[in-house]
Amino acid sequence: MTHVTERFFITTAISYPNGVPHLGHAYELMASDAIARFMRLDGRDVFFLTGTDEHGLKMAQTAEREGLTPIQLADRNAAAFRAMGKALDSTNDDFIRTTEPRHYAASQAIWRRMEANGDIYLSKYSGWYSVRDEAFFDEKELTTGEGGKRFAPSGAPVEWVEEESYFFRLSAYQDKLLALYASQPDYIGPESRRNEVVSFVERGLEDLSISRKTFTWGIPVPGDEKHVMYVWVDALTNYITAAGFPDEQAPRWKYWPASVHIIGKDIVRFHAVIWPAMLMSAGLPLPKRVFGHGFLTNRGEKMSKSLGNVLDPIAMSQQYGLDAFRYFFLREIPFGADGSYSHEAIVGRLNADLANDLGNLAQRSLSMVNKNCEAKVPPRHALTGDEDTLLASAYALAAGGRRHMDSFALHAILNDIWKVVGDTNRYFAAQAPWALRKTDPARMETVLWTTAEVLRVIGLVAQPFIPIAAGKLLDLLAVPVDRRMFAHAVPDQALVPGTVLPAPMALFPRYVEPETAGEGA
RNA sequence: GGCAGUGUAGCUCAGCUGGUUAGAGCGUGGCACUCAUAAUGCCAAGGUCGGUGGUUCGAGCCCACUCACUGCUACCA
Repeated sequence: MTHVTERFFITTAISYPNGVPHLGHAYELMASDAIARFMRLDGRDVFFLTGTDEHGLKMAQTAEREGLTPIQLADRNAAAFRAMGKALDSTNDDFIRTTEPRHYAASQAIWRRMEANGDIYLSKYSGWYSVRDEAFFDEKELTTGEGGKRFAPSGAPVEWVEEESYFFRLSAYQDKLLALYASQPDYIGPESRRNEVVSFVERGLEDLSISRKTFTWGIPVPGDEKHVMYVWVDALTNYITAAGFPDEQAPRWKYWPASVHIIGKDIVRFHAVIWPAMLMSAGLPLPKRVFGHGFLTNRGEKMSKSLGNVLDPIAMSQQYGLDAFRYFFLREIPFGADGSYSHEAIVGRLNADLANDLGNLAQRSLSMVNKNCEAKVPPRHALTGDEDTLLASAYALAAGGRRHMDSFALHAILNDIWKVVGDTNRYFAAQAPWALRKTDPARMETVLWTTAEVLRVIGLVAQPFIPIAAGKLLDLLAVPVDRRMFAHAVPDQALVPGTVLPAPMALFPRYVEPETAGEGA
């Protein structure tokens, strides 16, 4: 209690809302939410941010196609992303939209600071552009047809275009970035991404085009309103906008620098190269870590509209239950790696881990308490080595979780927790309290107390991952809401015999296929 | 093409600085039990660790070559 509360600022990437949220967005949000919850339960002062990135050509084009103005489209889809957060019970403290006035102010302010530092200059951006692909291509990627005409890999014709653009002197930051990666080995995670970024930067950096004159749906460049900022400055700046920038007296500025940016593996480079360089240029502190998670596939197939395997995360969370939905993705997929999901796999996890192992463990033990111990926490008599071992492994979960969290190994935390769940089922079966009831009631009480106490600790440490069920479990154990931090996962806070307990109830229903459920009502 | 990584039981993965019968979970088969959500526990089958050749008293863990797959190789959020 003598130490200052540590702050923890976690962000997701901001989503591009030219469509509705899909499972990938939900995955990133759920994982980030679990980390945020973990840190809060571990006593940190957490600021958890998510939001939408609403500018750019694609938004403008999509809006036009739908007969809307860009801001109308943005309003509509940002609402859908917010709704997803709500449906997933995300605990983000703020939801930033890049079309908000505060973000215009922040983006223009960081632009001016980079400019004042001599890192922004006006020049010409040129290259082979394919209108059909909406993209520039490197000379090496092109094929040459008759008459010297060039074509993109897609077969679309390309033309040489030159465009006036502001540039950021990214090349000047190569050495500083390499020094950053060297001095902070965990700056980029997982390690495979770090290696890629390092080798990318080692190959040399070019200056970066950071404005556009070809569209207007963006934040005006200060002092030259013919230009709007291109995605880099606009999008990345959201993280400091939400912290109050440029007002360094703002209440939330204390949270900057961010503890971690949780992002998809496709945008690691932007966060690990461009963003820190921008911040260096602006004289601002750098985020501590950047972590790129993997992509999800449906049975190994990429999700795509044409394959018809794009699933609605809100519908899925309702189908399986929010906790089960979260649990599956966080447990099944090593965080940072790609992962595949299927209905069968989700149901398997739900039934095996949640309903059978944990849910049934709570049910079988607490119903015995209810029937044989007057629905009170039973007395705890002398403990044997079996109890000591089991309890010790439970009390070790919080510390072990912290260790895994250092590398955002969410799956490993869950693995450890369920190891204890399994041990507890084995303990329960080996002790057979239903037999002890007749032969040695005191011993039965000790077994039931021990099981309940282990469940208390499991409930505490499982809260970030299955918040609803963990809360229910702690309710069943009559754990006061102000004793549910990780700091309480210790022997000193153990269940007090005699405490009145509510009637047991199921934590997780088994998932039964609707087809086989009955007469199809 | 260059750089990096992966390849271990049907499936998903662990395997520390090389050292007794290569592990876990799920799935499968059998048994037990009845406290419990047809739940749980126990036992078993099943891999010689992508392939070849080396180093070593000894290699899944080192080296070489080889096959397959994946990622990165900048203006795509």
